Amino acid sequence: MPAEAKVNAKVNKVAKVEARAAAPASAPLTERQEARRRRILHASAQLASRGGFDAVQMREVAESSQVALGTLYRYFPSKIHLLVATMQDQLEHMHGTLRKKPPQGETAAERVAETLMRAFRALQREPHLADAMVRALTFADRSVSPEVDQVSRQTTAIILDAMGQENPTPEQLSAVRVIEHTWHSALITWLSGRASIAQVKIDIETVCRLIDLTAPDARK
Amino acid sequence: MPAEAKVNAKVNKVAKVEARAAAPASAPLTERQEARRRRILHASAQLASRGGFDAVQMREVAESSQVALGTLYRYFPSKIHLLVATMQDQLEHMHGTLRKKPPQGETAAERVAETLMRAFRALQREPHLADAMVRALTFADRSVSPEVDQVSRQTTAIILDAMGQENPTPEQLSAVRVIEHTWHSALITWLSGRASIAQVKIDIETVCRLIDLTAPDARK
DNA sequence: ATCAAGTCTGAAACTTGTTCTAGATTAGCG
DNA sequence: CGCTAATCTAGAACAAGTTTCAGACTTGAT
Repeated sequence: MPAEAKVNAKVNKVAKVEARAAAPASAPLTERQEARRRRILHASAQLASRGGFDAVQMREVAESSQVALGTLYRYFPSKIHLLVATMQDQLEHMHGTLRKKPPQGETAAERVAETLMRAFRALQREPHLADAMVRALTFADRSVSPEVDQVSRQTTAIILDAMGQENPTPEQLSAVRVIEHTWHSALITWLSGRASIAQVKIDIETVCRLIDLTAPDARK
Repeated sequence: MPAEAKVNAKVNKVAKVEARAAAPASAPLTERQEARRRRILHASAQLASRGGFDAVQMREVAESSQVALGTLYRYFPSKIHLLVATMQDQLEHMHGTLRKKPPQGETAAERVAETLMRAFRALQREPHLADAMVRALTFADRSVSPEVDQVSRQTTAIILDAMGQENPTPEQLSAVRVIEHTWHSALITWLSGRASIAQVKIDIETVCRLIDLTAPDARK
């Protein structure tokens, strides 16, 4: 029964992934391994930049990064894992870049909106890459949860940074989660051509109002 | 070049789909065709209910609905199209059901949250089906835009119904869009096991506050 | 330096979405 | 009714993600 076979395969995959994710320091990669990993992520981002999700073909990634297909799958157990890892990589860059020039807005809401719009403009420069990463992120199933969660934490960190809020209240954390939801979904609608850039901007600004609404000193 | 071949294929597909979507009345299906379409959607929902996105295999759908594979593809040009159509179908049901018992909340925000939570509970009864539909929806690319847009309009209608707002302001429409974003994205996080039911509830309630914030008579 | 364990490679095989083809069936029309 | 175009069917073929395997190469420990 093929369906059953696939299910078993997935179970195995999950186990493997969790083993690695649970103890990232337990498998200290050698230099050459680190280099391989880098080459793979680079090839992935390159192919994605060219043609989006569909253009990232595992065989091509393997070839571009000078690695056997089996090895590619050892490093990243699925195409989705690979693209989510690519996103993690890009997000780190982004966070570093954003840190350098903190947003200037008066209110926390303004600063968050400004930061997200800056990130959005960065994504617009590589729309195909954005497509690949965001599609992978929202298509990911449970087997990729740890990695997707990591991306989510990183995004949260960026937003909290912009808020300049050291100890957010639970209410504020809810607002931040909602902002992230809006951010991802708005990106999707933009990428699939159902919303304009202007509309994304409005949506971001709209949702950011929630921040002021939940500010500890501005309780209604 | 295989990539190019695929691109061309997609272009063709888009053209075909638009032709049908642009003039739904231009192709009045015969009775048997209508029956076939129904059988296909039914099989799709059935398989999805059983095992989610992965369990909806085109060959199986074709077999279950007593239709040749080529015919299935004539009716629904891709698996994503099929699942989005399945979602349209389910949404209509849902809208009908929700209409029967209007929400009881005092404020518009409460009523919308109540309605969405009711829909959420319905989805919880068939989590695999929800998985298949929502994943398809967010994974859909430009070639499915018309259909996805239709789903979006239907969702908007449900929310506006709950608000009891005949003539929403542009500001309110923004709020509704943000609510939809949050709705979809929160569902995804729940389906992939990264958020609990309680968390989804909080997020929905949080985002619904935007409605009161943008109510025409409650401008701050 | 040597051995065992783990890793990498190249290639083939398998799965499932998608396309294609040749022939049978059906629908609509004169 | 009889024709023609459209539709449907069965089945092969193809594309890309994923798995598997045998053999070559590295690594780390003794």
